[in-house]
Amino acid sequence: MSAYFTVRFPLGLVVVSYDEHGSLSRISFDLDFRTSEAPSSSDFARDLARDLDSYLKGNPEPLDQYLDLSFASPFSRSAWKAARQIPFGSVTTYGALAAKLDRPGGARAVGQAMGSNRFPLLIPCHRVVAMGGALGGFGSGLRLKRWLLNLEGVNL
DNA sequence: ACAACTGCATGAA
DNA sequence: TTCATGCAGTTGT
Repeated sequence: MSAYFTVRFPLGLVVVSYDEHGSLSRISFDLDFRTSEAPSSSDFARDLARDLDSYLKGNPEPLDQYLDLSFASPFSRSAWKAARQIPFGSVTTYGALAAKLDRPGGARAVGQAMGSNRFPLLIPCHRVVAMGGALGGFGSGLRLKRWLLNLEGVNL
């Protein structure tokens, strides 16, 4: 039986879902208020809310626990793992990430993996941009991607 | 078949 | 020369 809670942020709502094992199954920036109900008071939920709040105030996010990535393929997991090594305040490109995974030419595959990331911020796919200064894509909206990068002091 | 990519070709300003 | 499109080549789902 899964559950979720919502957290209010400057941009709107962040919806956090998790399963019965206490593993996060999804985080989304959700502007749809229909889902706002049934808050949970588990410890990690409070920790997550606090850390997300800290992040949005300009501090690097510390979270790396609770994530349940079992739903994804090995390639996607390794891509996310590589993405998590991108430090706060810097960016890399889809192609560079692919190269790091010994998959030159797999930039598009990396893009697909980033696109299926369920944990924005915790897996900072917003730090992966296109080659040549373009933003690339972002499931929650390019406006938000730019906003997050700007928050980290990155300007394109 | 599709995708949150890239690199080269081509053409307009 | 510098930018904007277009298209083919590639990899994983």
